[in-house]
Amino acid sequence: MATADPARPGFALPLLLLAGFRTLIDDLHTELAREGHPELRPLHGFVLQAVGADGTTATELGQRLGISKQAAGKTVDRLVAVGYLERVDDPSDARRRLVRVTPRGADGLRRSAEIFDRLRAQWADTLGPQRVTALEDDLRAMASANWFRLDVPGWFGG
Amino acid sequence: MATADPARPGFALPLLLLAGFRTLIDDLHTELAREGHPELRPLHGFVLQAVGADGTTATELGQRLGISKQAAGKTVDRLVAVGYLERVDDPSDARRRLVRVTPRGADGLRRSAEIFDRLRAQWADTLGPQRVTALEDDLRAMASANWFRLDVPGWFGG
DNA sequence: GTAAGATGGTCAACGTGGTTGACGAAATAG
DNA sequence: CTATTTCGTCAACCACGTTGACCATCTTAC
Repeated sequence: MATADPARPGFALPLLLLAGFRTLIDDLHTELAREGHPELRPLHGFVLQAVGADGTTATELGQRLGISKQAAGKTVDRLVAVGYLERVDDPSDARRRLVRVTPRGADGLRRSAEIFDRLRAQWADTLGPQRVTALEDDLRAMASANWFRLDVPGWFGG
Repeated sequence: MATADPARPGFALPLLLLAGFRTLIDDLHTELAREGHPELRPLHGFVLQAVGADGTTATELGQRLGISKQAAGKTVDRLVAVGYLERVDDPSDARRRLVRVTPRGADGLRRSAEIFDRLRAQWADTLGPQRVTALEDDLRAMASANWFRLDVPGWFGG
């Protein structure tokens, strides 16, 4: 990739944030594949987490992820196909199809959390724990100052 | 989006990095659209920058971006269609088609740099200049410690 | 000088993660 | 009972990536 021009300091920030994110995600999925979850793709962890322990519907999942209900439905299809989600009829509303995390999905989610914890520990080994915390605090401060939209609408400009 | 579980601290880091990156990119393109560049998509800035002032070929562009030459060629097609890049024959090698940034492309690139500078200044207003610098330094330290792959191979796990 | 190999660009088929529009079935409001 | 809303799905499409195949051209070796 083209390196940032030192005369344009603004370019470095997005590049570094992206590189950090990508590295964490790549490392996560390398490790997940080693632990028996090679089918889990980068976005799937976010989707599993958005489904949550209580289950949800495709429409509501779309709202949580900031994507259309159709896109959410397709993503659920894929995760059902690889065994991480399941669909069950809602006895109280025949239109709805509840989406639930399967035991395999829960295992993937649990392992993701553990791996992220270990990766964060690697950052702490390199930077020192207080600098990692400071980094998170700074980003959280930007989020609180209303600069960030944490609801992740579509990953890129879509 | 699902909020991070406080008992799993590792989840926050990728989420915050992604949110910061996405916010910068979204703000950039909102402002670029206002300044006469609505066609510029999130990845296009990276591509324009990778082409550089001297121009390049689709194959070499693909190597720089870590994608296939076919994918690079398609991206060039789109940027040519909207007037940000142009293709010219290489007189010294009839196989090669040089890709060059047009004046309009250079304008978009220049404005991108200016907007990023302004966005960084907004961060400095919120966090204080030294904390923004510290944040960049920390991320750069992770990159130097060989955790990061700055060459951006494909944006997601692709 | 020509045959053989490496390189640049393109075409085709496909996968994934999105979009919008239309529409049937079921629930709800009046 | 009818009108409206909501849930899910189908179909068509777009952006961005992949592999494999292929032709044209440049380069190397003999």
